[in-house]
Amino acid sequence: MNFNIRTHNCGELREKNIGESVVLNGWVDRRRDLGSLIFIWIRDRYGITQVVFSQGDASAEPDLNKESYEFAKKLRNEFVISVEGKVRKRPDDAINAELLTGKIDVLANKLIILNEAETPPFAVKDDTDAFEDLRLKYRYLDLRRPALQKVLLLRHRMYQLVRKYFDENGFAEIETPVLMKSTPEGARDYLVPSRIHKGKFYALPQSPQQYKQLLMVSGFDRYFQIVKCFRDEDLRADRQPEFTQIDVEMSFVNREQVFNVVEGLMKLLFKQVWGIELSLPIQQLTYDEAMTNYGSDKPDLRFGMELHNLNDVFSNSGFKVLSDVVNSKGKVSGLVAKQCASFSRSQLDGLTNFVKNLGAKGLVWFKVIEDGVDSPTAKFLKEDEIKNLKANLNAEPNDLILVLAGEKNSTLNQMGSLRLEMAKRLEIIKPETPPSLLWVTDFPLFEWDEETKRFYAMHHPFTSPKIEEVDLLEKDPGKVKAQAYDLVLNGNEIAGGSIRIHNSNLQSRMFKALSISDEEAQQKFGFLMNAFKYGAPPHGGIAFGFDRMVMLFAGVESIRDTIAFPKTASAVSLMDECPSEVSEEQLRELHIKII
RNA sequence: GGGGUCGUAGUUCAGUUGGUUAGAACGCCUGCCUGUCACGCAGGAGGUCGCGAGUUCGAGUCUCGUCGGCCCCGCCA
Repeated sequence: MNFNIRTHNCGELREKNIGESVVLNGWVDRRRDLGSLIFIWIRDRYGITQVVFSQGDASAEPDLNKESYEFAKKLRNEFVISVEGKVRKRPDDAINAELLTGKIDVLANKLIILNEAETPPFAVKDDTDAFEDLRLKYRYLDLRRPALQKVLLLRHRMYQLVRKYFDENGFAEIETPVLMKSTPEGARDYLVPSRIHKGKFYALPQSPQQYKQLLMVSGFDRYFQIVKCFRDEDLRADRQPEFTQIDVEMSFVNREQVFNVVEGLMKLLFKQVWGIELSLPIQQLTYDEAMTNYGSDKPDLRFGMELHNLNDVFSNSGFKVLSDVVNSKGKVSGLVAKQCASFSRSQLDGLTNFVKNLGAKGLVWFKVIEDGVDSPTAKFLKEDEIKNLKANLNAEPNDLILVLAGEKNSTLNQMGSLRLEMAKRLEIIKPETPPSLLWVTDFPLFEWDEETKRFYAMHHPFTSPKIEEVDLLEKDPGKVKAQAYDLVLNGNEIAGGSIRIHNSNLQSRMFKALSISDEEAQQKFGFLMNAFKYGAPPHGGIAFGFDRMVMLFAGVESIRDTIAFPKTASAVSLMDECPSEVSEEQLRELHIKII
């Protein structure tokens, strides 16, 4: 097809172009047919320009103009067109301040319809009212919406900034295999059956963890990769089965060197994306501090409302529910919601339901008044208990005190969720609230699993314990802290890493603590352990969840909005309908039988 | 695996106590309209009430099952 190649894009014409002959290519965003005057908005990635078709306008070439006007009557939304015309100043009373191109329009001389379009199943515009499932089915149309284009283009920009940053700081980008060995520790693997080797499988990487450590053994010193990773686990608003990680590893470093590199990157992104001067160093909390004070290993520090330990207050309480918890080594924890004594019964019931859904037995609340508290629980409490409660929490009249009690870890977690829920209900976090970054450090090395009665690595089995606590590996593994750290932005974990074990003796002790036998270790991680025998440098690193970072920097609600073609919560692509069944022949070739 | 919630026109929704021909807005189609920009005006088309059973004289509405979307818990080294 012959058509005129664009001279400009749809977002760049301004008053300085008035009088020029131009060609625009793009999609019909909207048409307004006034009879002998037709207005068309033409849209591309760069913006929108108004084109005018007039039945008779002396300022255009009259014949061409008339012909294109007749043709323009056929135009409908999402037609792809090429328009040739003259840039004109709009009348003073017809300027559109909403459009960057709103002071001009283009009087058409020539119109070519490059392609017609069926009426789209939903309006292709930012405030479309279509549900996400419909938009996902027609994702290519959804992606025409400027809001989504903006996020994907921001993603592109962040991609480039990250790559440039690591390159300039001496990091080498090295690709690692996508088909690798399955290591059933941790998340479930996506498996790929081997045709050549009957009954054998590759796994898609959950992360290039072991490969990047091998690269350290090889002497690459500073490695990074922007890499797809795969985890066959259930999804969430911020979790997709395939996601992109910025993977980083460094040799001859301690934790502080890793922090420095990360902080430099964050400073750059804050500046480039948000225009915010991030002051360094980034604040740090230990895991224990984060859990005790915020009930979360990724606390949102954009607001206070810290948790308080109330075990001492209620150790001897007349309210047996609380004293029993204290005496059975449980936890009583409380927080103060300022000026919330006005909460209605139904609001409090709503909060009670909220914590019950998290597994709490109930919610104890106190409305603080001048001489005591107002609460159904108050009658069980002694006077000095109430006094201690208020003093301990610095509660003032008109405040609302919320208290949970139970097993230590679950109570803290529930309090953490309650704290976030209160912030949401009170709308404490506003668009202009400054972002909050922090490091959470000193994670426990192990997590006890009650079901299988054994310890699991909280991070992964190559994480180094804190050197001063190595002796506890055999004596009291639950107490050992790891040289592991997470980077938290606005209550979201955006990166996690550790200093690794580089000594095969220590690695063996680690496997022993994890109840992994020598044979099992050899079978699963033998190649890594063998490599460590040949001179492994001390090393450590970190990996960022890139999609989640883009989500936060773009200020969108879901990780799906940062990915061009995402999956639904049930790990399905509504557009191409995968996963799908395959032919008998394919299965036979792979030696697979469906049962 | 568990919990919550939603599913009615192309889209977003309303639909009373189970009762006549299932409505609205936007979109779509036709006509009119020379400065619109959420254009306006007039007319029109458009429905497997997610799917399947059941109760009933009668089901969009009640019951059971099932499928799908979203959110959460478990899970995510």
